[in-house]
Amino acid sequence: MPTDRPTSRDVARLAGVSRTTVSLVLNNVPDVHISPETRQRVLEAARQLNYYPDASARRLVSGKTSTIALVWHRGPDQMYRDAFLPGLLQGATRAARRYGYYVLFRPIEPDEPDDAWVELARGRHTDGLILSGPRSDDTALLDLHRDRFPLVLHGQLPGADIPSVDVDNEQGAMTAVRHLLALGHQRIGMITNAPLAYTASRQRLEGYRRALVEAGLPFDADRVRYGNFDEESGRQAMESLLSLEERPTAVFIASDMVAIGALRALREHGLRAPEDMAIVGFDDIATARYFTPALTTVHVPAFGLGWGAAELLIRIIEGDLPNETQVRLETQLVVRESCGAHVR
Amino acid sequence: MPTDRPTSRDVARLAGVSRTTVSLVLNNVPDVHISPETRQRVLEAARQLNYYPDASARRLVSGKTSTIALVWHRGPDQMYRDAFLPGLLQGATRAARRYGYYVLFRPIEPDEPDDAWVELARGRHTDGLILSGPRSDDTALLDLHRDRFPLVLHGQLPGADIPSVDVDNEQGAMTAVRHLLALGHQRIGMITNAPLAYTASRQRLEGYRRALVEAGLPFDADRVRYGNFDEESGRQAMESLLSLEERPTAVFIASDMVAIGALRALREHGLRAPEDMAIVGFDDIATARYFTPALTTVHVPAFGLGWGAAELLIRIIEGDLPNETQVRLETQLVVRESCGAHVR
DNA sequence: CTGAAAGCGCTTACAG
DNA sequence: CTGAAAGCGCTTACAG
Repeated sequence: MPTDRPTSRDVARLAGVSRTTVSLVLNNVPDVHISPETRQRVLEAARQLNYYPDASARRLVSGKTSTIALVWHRGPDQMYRDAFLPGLLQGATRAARRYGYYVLFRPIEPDEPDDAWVELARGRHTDGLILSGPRSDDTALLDLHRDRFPLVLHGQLPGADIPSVDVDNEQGAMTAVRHLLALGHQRIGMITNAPLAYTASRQRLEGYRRALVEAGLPFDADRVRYGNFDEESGRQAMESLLSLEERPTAVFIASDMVAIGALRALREHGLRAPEDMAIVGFDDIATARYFTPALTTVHVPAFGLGWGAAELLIRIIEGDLPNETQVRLETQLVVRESCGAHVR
Repeated sequence: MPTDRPTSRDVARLAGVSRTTVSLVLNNVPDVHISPETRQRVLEAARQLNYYPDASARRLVSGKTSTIALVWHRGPDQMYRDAFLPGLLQGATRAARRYGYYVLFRPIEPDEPDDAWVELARGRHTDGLILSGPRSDDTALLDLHRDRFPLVLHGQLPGADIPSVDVDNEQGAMTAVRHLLALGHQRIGMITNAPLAYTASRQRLEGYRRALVEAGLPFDADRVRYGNFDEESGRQAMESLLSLEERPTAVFIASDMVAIGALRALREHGLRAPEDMAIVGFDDIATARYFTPALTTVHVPAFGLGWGAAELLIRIIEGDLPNETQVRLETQLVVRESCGAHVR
């Protein structure tokens, strides 16, 4: 916009008052009595000049940016995580708006240093950060936390006491496996979503193990294969499972993307889900319901995670720290076709 | 962060120079000769204090926010558009970073006024805006454009000369239909992605019409059905097409989501694609390749659209207005299974 | 009830 | 080559 932008001085002049009064009226400062006529004159002048206070000046004087940032680490799991981005972002922005905050989106590309986001915090571009996909070797993160910069993780960083929002992976996996057990399966295999270096992967595996043990069944490492985020890893994992002496009758696959590949492997062997093998996935990506067969899967509430992370962060920013800063959201089993429950 | 944040004054004091010098050194202002020793002292002092210039102060004095915003209108087409969000955002942020800009994400929910985003511009929260899903009845948009606020549309607004970035819908549709023609089909139906009130929908229909006419075939409105973004509308549209006296042998479906529903209708009738009916979709959503059959479709370059929009916007912000401000990106036909090309 | 003044933390002419 | 001063556009004690 050209240079003719009105300032509070212009409004004051037009309304015949001081800039103080303009500020007081426009910000609706409470416990300040200003005559209704004056108030009206200011409002009218502002409207007439199409005046909006300058955000930069406001930020400087208030010491607040009214902005939070979502830092989005990209990596080998990009496609996997992209599936959650729209929901997560929508949840975060909705919560942010509710409290009067804006949301800055900052992806960290694989070719950037892991801590490329710290300048956002140190340079006061934002009042707080949501970090999605934290890396445990990120010392900048720990430093910032020590300096009391408001931070919330989406995901988990074992060992650090940084506030975080995540799904209860173990519970979700247990629910999935219990469902297969209830359908009468005894030989249940698993394909993980990712290598065990990923916390979520370990937790989902642990949920699988616990559900088996709880049912008095042995945990057999031979029935576990390791996925790696993508379809191809699922295809290979299922291939390997199919070559087993004692084939599982059901497989819990801790990622829908990986499950897609597993389903393909099944088709390539002339096998059908759920008739020849029951499948339960994890994530409930947007198109899971449209697969053939429609995928029974564990729903991850992306919107809720985004909302929860933003709300927790804003409470921290505003000094209203809750007792519990490790938020775990429940998942929900969505029963469709691939588990075979509808057949019975 | 607590109050102990260092300012340029602290750095100046520690280095034994003035704040001017600190600023000059840290910003690497050219054509200013400062002794290497002084320079070194300043750098060292900044490092020692862990000093980062305050963004708010910088914004105020420079009159620049170094931020662009992506305004994301939500509506009936939400799920449809969400499929593009990760790519679009990544493209926009990558381009933005390259030029030193941040990206603010601002969805407009259905319950907000259509012009809820204008305060971003008028209040100088951002140097420019990308508007995705513009509404033609948005007068605030026209006002802002008249006031020369930097604006780029993702999509099109017929009539207005506002800079915009979009896909060449007509060309994309022509490519799809030509492909079906080349496979020998003569009776080709179409299901649109959305009602004709949407520009993209009209353009894709026009591409279909032109490809037929170009091949010397009549355009028969009886073979056209109207989708409405979602799967269910595709199912119904295909139902209707199947009840036709002279069934088409191929259908161009201008949206992958709608195509999913159409494929389901086919299955429900015991028909198979591509054997009984060839299908070509549009969009190339992330999971299109994993459907059964894998969907032949017109790829929409989400990343390129985001990149192009951000780059165009930044050029406008920086006064480097290109001659052509109506950018149309090419689509690309991705041949997979549903069209039957692999069978021949 | 309203106004003059200080100040937020920088950058940038302008002197020297 | 470096420093003192003004100023970006607000808000907020502080007087009156």
